[in-house]
Amino acid sequence: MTAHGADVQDGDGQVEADPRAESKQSVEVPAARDRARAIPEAAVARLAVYLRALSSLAEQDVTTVSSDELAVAAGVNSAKLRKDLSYIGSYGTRGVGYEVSVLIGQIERTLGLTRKHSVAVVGIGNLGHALANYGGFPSRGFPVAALFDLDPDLIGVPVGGIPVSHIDDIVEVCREREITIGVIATPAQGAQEVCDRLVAGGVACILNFAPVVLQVPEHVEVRKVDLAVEMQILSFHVARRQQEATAQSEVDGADLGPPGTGDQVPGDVDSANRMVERL
Amino acid sequence: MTAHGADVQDGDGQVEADPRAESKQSVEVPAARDRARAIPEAAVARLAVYLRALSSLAEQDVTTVSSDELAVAAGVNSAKLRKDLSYIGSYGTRGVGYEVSVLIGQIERTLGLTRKHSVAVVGIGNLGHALANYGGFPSRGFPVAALFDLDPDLIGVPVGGIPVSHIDDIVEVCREREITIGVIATPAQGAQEVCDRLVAGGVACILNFAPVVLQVPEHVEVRKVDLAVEMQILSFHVARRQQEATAQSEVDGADLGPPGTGDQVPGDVDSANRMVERL
DNA sequence: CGTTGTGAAACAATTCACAGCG
DNA sequence: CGCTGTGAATTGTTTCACAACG
Repeated sequence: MTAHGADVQDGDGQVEADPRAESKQSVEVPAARDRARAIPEAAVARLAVYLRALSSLAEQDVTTVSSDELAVAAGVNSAKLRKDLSYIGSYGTRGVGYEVSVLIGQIERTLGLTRKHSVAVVGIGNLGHALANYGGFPSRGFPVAALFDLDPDLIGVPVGGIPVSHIDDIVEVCREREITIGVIATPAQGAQEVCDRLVAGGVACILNFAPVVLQVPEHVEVRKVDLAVEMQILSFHVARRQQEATAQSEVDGADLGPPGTGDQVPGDVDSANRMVERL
Repeated sequence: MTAHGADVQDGDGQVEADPRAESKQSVEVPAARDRARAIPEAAVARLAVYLRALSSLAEQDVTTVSSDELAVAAGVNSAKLRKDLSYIGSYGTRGVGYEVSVLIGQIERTLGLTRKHSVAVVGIGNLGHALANYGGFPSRGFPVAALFDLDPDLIGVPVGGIPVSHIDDIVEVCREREITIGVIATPAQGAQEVCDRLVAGGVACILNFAPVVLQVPEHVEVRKVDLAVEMQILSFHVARRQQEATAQSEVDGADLGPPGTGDQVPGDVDSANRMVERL
């Protein structure tokens, strides 16, 4: 009914519950499937954060951490951290803590980081340039293996060591180079078209910087990074605080009507939302 | 105890519940406060998405939408959309739908977009450049009013029309130009220091692209955009799918041990996490 | 009539609190 | 003893389903 299967993709939170997993039809393959399935979306996101904290500890030659220490480093509370870790197994020692290297290994395994994921970046504007430029995305693990744009002046020009291909060749190039993850850094208009081609090229995961809701078949995973949305959420919090502050003095009683919060600019949200056009 | 007040900031989801609002002490200021407070974080994020969809409709001279139509455009289901809209008031007409312009106005008001929010970008590397370069962030509403870096060669050079200042001047420049939102696009190492200065300069909201958990006083709102985390979440989903696929054929029974999912690269996650260093 | 607005139910995530164990 | 791992309680979010209403 709604967008046919645009799974997790969620304006901001992206910790959306995910419709698959219901399998109303039958109760098949319960065990093996659950290994990974059972991990809540929200926990997966945090595992990546823990991994970073752990890597940092490893660099400082720390060999053991307690849930409390790691929790502080990752900016969460220790109960949540322990619960999250419990989803991937029992690798701690009671009374002691976790061995850093073990935890790193287990999280990497869980996140599928033991496998290489070739990345394609589409849209070599400012952002695409930025993404392509630090030699090899997250260095190891996510090598940038293809770049695409439609600007004739860019085709063939190497950016970050990789020559830019034309977006008309997305399908074949993605197949050839076995691209797993597509990053869309194009203006909004082109994004859906690009997305379709990536999907046709066998790409199963898309990271979308364009301010549009992409329609994808359900086997494709989309995550969205949306600058405009982020800014607007921050704006909301500024507004709320001011409101609280003024509410504080009035004590109570206010209702609707000019909810005055220092209006100033009429606000051209259209153009705000056109951003990333040439990020 | 844990990071002193690093509010919403959450690895990925960022739809974290937020500790304030408890006010165990007394049941003060219930009405006025609730107007904004009552809106769930998750809904706020979506309001921004609806706003974009609505702006797009307005551009096409559509004057009225039903919750179903808007829901499709925004990539959510209509029940959620109606519930979200209900948090900001009752602006629909039963049997008809919503007037686009009214809804735009109300969402803008709720998100505090009727006020100008001056933005400072710190770290004029590839990403900072990209951010500064499309003349005036989300065009209206979020003007970029200051840029900072520590590279002597960059100081004074105008980027996107604004000369770069030195990060040592963050505090005074932010005060002068009344910066509301700080965007951190520096390498990880410098990020906390930069953050502290922004806060000292009166900045209440921070959008953080650096892969670190920032420590901030509780009145400061932090949101994080973390490329490495996004990639790793996608990686997880790839892995899960493959697992499911293989589990499908084995029917059942597998357990731990080499959870083979096509291992290939040992994976240098450290460097992966150092990314954005010079995004 | 068709669509909104919303209680109530279902589901998901977080936090609590403590048993269990090295 | 201290810290992990986890059921149970709590809190938050989504979905359902329908009464209200223009």
